[in-house]
Amino acid sequence: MTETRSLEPEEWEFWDTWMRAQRLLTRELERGLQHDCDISKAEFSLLVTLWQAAGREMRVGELSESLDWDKSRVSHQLTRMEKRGFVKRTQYGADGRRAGVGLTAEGRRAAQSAIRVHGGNIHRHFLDSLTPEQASVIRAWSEQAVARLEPHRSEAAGDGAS
Amino acid sequence: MTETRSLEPEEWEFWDTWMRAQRLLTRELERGLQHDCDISKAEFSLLVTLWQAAGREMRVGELSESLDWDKSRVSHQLTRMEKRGFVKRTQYGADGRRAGVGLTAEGRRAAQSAIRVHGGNIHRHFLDSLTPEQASVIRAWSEQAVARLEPHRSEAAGDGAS
DNA sequence: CCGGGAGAGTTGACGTATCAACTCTAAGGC
DNA sequence: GCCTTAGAGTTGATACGTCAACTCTCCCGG
Repeated sequence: MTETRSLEPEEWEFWDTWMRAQRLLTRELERGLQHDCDISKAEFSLLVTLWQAAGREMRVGELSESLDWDKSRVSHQLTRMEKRGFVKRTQYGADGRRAGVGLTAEGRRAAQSAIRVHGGNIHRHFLDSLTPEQASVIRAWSEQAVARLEPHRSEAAGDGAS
Repeated sequence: MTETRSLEPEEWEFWDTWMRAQRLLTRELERGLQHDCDISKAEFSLLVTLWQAAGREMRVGELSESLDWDKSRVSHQLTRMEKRGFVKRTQYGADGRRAGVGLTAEGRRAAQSAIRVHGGNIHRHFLDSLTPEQASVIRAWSEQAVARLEPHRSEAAGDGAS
């Protein structure tokens, strides 16, 4: 560093356009989720991750790892979603503290419907907008960026969402 | 819609990887900004936008338009940044309410240094990681996505940041 | 047995983002 | 002149995200 010449105007504009595209796409999808399913992106991520666990209870630490979220973030989100009736925390040991986390019946319903709707939205707003060449280039860049920025996680399971 | 077949596993993984890459990159850059300049991404965006106005005062509505932020978001952010001493609101008319917004001396200092540092980080973490082909494909997709999702704004000035 | 540290989870404080409700001013209609 | 409306900004409520501090339990060395 320290040779940090600032960006050329053209580079800056590239960066700005790219960020703007991401933001617009993300916003559109989040609005769809909110409008069609009445859940937020954060709720969606958690619902999907638990859904993929197929009924098995997960630990907070597992959720945190799988979503790449701070544990505290998971805990706060669980608290909010417990209030909404989507998830429940259960005790592990006799008087132990460690909690397992699972979907309620309502959580399962919401997850199923949201996955269907949101999947369709991703198709419409993102996948369908890509030429095959764009898709393969963007896929390659994404994989390379993840590998560079996330040294751990050799292959591990996909996260829940976003 | 309603023929919303859900995503194929491969599509889902593509989507997931792409979102993850964005999140990691964004996080990295935001950490850099926080660590090196002690300002957040939101603060950076506002500082840059006002910086580009080159001393001229801006209205809340202009900031909102230029950043593509909700007016209320701008107002809240200004309140926080006024507390930090980066910006000041000034009165327009005699007893009128309409406020103009400008940088303080400290705000100008922060903006200048942040632009330099953040520009370098964008280079290192993003621009330098792209092959020319990737750059041109991603640029094309971004422009097309913005045009599709942001019908208004024919050409208008770039926003401040992110 | 006991004291101390490591892991797992929670909590609180604060900054950030969105939505709806509110205030104030200026403009028009009557 | 008064009332209504529209535009501009602010405020409050609530959800989201991060960091640091805290609690509990387990476990290990002594």
